[in-house]
Amino acid sequence: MLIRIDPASPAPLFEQVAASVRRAIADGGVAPGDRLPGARDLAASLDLNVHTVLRGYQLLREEGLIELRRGRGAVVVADGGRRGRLQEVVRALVVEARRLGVSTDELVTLVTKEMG
Amino acid sequence: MLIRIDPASPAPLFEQVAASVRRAIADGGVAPGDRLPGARDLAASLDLNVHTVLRGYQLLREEGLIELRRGRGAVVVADGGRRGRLQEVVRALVVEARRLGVSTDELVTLVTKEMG
DNA sequence: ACCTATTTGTCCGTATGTATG
DNA sequence: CCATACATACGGACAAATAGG
Repeated sequence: MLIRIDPASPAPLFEQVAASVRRAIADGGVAPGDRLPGARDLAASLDLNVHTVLRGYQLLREEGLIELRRGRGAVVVADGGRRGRLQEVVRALVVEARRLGVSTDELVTLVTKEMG
Repeated sequence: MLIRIDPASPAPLFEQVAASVRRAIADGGVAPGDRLPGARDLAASLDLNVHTVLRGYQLLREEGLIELRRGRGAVVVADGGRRGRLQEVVRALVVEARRLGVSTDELVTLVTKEMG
């Protein structure tokens, strides 16, 4: 579970924490069911405040990537066939865009901006 | 713009703040374009910490109900039309993409292909 | 059933950064 | 240039849920 932070980066620290975990999950470095390091432990090892780590974790929870429970910590969510779900959402998006007469370029811009 | 808080309620204070504003918007007490009270002012009048109010405001921003900008404060979003709906779908898409570790490029490709 | 340690959740306080007007 | 107001990060305290003995 490799998590690294660049204090010089313009990206907020809590966002870097979340991004780091996201990547670890995507890479398979951590599997569904695995437990992430406790917020205090991770904060100590990264030399961050507990709140900063916790905020990153809570971001991931809102995205549905992890579960957070008191006394138990952060656990990576079991991820079923979500690839199909992504296609569904893409289709829904295109339907909505067409209805509004939004061009492909405009739509791509919207999506890109939201991805950050 | 009537916002009240019950310190005895089990609901978190920041959630009560958000709920209060939500209701005000729904009731028409505040119209799109209206500015909400500054976080510090509201915190003072409710006898809360600035962070608590700000957290409530940020919740509302994530829901797309208000805009928060430095130096300007919190403004109720002009919504109504479908444009907001499109934005919602874009957000949902991005959340799903992140969950899967799909890159911006990959996502753009998917969307572009679906647009034809 | 009880107690204790662990771990996140909320809230407060303070300081500094940064976009807006 | 300056005042305003949100954004991030640090710190500390206590509450509440969970797990284990």
